[in-house]
Amino acid sequence: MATVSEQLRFHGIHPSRQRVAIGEYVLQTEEHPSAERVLEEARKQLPSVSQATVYNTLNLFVEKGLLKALQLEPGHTVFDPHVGPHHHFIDDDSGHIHDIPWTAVNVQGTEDLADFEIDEVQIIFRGRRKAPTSATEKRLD
Amino acid sequence: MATVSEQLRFHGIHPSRQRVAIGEYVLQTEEHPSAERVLEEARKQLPSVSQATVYNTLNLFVEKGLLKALQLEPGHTVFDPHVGPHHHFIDDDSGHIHDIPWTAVNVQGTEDLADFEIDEVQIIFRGRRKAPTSATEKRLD
DNA sequence: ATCGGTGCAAATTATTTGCATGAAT
DNA sequence: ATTCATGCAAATAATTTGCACCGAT
Repeated sequence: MATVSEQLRFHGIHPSRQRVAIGEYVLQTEEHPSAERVLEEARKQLPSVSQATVYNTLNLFVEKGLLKALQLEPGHTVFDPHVGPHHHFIDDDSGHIHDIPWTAVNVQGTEDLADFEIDEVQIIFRGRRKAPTSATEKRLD
Repeated sequence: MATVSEQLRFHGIHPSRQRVAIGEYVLQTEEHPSAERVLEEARKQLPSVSQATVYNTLNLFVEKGLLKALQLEPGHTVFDPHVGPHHHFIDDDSGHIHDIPWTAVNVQGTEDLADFEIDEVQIIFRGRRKAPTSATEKRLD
């Protein structure tokens, strides 16, 4: 996928200037930004863009499958362009959110939830990041 | 624990009329209510109570360990008096939230997250409830 | 009368709505 | 010129703050 414009068009979204400015940040970031943070970054490209447009665009991207909205902390919705299944680790010291690969963990026992048809499983780990000590360090930032 | 008043006092909270009215609902419900829903129920006991007091009281209860705040769906904080570790299943048809006992499932592979000190693990399952069919039916409402 | 605790009106923050403008035919 | 899409100001919803009041000393 070469450009953000192409990516938008491919998902049936007209690539207006505002959407491209927003997408160039939010579709490529690893930082799990809030709507407010997205506005701040989008304005570096297009200073006139409004917060309302940012919200509407983020909602559009979510609807079209380009983003996921995550509600991990009270009153603080964040967006994640990594739309495939994965989990999250929240560092309670720094507030940073790290993606945990889907394959890193395995949930046992779901067969006991026989009365439920499970469409999605999402694990939220909370804690703190230790000083990276060894070869176990992986790119989970 | 006999009365809500006693429960509040035990946790170092002065049992004012407002707090008791709020607590009598929110500390005993299984329905994972929003702040708005708590106001509605509290007003059945004490019609003059304000939404601000409900928010402040819910925050106080969370702080004192009587409630947990859960961010399960974007823009919708709910409260749960079941403060021990457990998981949640969200029925996307009805919107109902079911508690899943901590012991019902097991997460494998956390040893690979060696650089993180894990304080809390919380699994959110989403899907739909099937018609209860058999002896596997358990009280998970 | 003083002081810490309490409740709520008002303020703030987060998000959505509805309409004015612009692009496409 | 009509229609549909787009962006944003204004409206609404969610939550927090700060101060007036009350009860205990």
